[in-house]
Amino acid sequence: MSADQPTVLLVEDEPAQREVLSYNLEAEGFRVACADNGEDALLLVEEEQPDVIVLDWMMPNLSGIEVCRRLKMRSQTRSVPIIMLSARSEEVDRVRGLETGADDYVVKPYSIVELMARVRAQLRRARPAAAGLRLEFDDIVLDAETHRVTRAGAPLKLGPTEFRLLSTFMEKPGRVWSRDQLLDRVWGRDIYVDTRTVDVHIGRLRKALTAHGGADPLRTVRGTGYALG
Amino acid sequence: MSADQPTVLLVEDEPAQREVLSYNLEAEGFRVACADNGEDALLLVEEEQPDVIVLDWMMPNLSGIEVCRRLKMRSQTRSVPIIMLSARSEEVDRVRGLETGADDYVVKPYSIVELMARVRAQLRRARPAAAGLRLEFDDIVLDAETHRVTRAGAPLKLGPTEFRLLSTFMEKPGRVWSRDQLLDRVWGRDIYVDTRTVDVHIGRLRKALTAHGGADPLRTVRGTGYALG
DNA sequence: TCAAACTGTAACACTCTTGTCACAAAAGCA
DNA sequence: TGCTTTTGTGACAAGAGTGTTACAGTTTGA
Repeated sequence: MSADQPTVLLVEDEPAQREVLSYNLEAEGFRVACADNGEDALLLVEEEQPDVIVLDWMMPNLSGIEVCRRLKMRSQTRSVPIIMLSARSEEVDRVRGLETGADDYVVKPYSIVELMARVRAQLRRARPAAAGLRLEFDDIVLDAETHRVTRAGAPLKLGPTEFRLLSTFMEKPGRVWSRDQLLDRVWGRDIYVDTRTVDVHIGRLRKALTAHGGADPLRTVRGTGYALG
Repeated sequence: MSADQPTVLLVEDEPAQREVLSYNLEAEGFRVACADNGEDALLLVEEEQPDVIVLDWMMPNLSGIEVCRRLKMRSQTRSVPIIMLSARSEEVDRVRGLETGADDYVVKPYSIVELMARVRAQLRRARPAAAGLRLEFDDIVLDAETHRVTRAGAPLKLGPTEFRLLSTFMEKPGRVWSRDQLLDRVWGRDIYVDTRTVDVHIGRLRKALTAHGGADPLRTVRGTGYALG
């Protein structure tokens, strides 16, 4: 999360592999945090707030794919890119890896050079972090740090998806987002979700925003998508 | 480049592969342009202005990687995402593919589902760049980002087709568009609709533009088409 | 472990948009 | 002026897009 030196969280149960990767990542100029199991990985994500995660598939107890799934579920960690590492080369797994939300998938044996290139690629693509932001629109106030939203001073109760959806809208009030763009930003890449799901969550967000009165601030742009204001 | 139906340029020298991909891409709702060699690919990029390119690595004469390199060099085509397709699974190539500028890299044999997901992902990412212009003519203001149109400050209510029609006119005020040209730009390339439909929508656009007063800014060029101003 | 909360999908009703037709109006042309 | 061609427009049925609810499957948090 550091501004100048990106942090990589490396999750790999085999010590030898871990050594090699850690050494090389540091040589590339990254800060490296290591975990040798899924549970520690989940804890370290909170603690270190890494910019990218390199995650081994096969691990005792909590598997890499399970860790990935959990991370992509929580709104705080959803946007952290994950590179999945695996010895399985069958297509089924590759698809499953991506479906779970992994941003990239590397098959063992891989080359260090390639893996480094992919880490750099993910970092390049990662969004500028919107931490500690306080967004306002009309009488709606969203505090990214405390994860709280109020309207006319009254606190609103939003689910994780609704929160991310509203954040997106409030970052650029007035801008029209297509359903696909919203899926990309709010749900994450490579996730197979029906576009109609967006409609449903828009409906839920609307209900939450107008729960204590006030006009519906969301605008439907027929044939295109939605916008705030 | 069409407003609603994204165009995919498919470059693959093997007919069977091309068939399968083309079929699936069309089933996904994309327009598909095909090329079976690198030279044609470069020409078609100009002609079709695709939203994403699926590019086979191995081709006679001009290889995929060479095509990729050239496209990523020109400023006009640099932003078009490229998905590289290859049977080579060796690390060296994968790295080379990504470093040459390919935005994604899929190894054969791949699954159709996975490839489609990747195409969609690239499209989602690429879209936002296109938006964001603000067009003005007389007292009419059209904002592409917010999808709003005002005349003398008053908001106008336009349907999707009317909006696209007006955008087209406002991009080049004064220019006369034939009905066929308008059908091409507003409706899409290969959709069959009667040219008289244009007349009807022009009428609707006129009604919307003059709803709150003001002169009709659209000019009928008898025997030819229509123009703004 | 259990209850509450959240998510994605399907289904249905409803609104808005769209393409076409028919006919009226206007414009060219001799 | 008559006649033909082109354009304008109201009506309408079909279709697409959207709002909403219900529900099953999960996850979360106590």
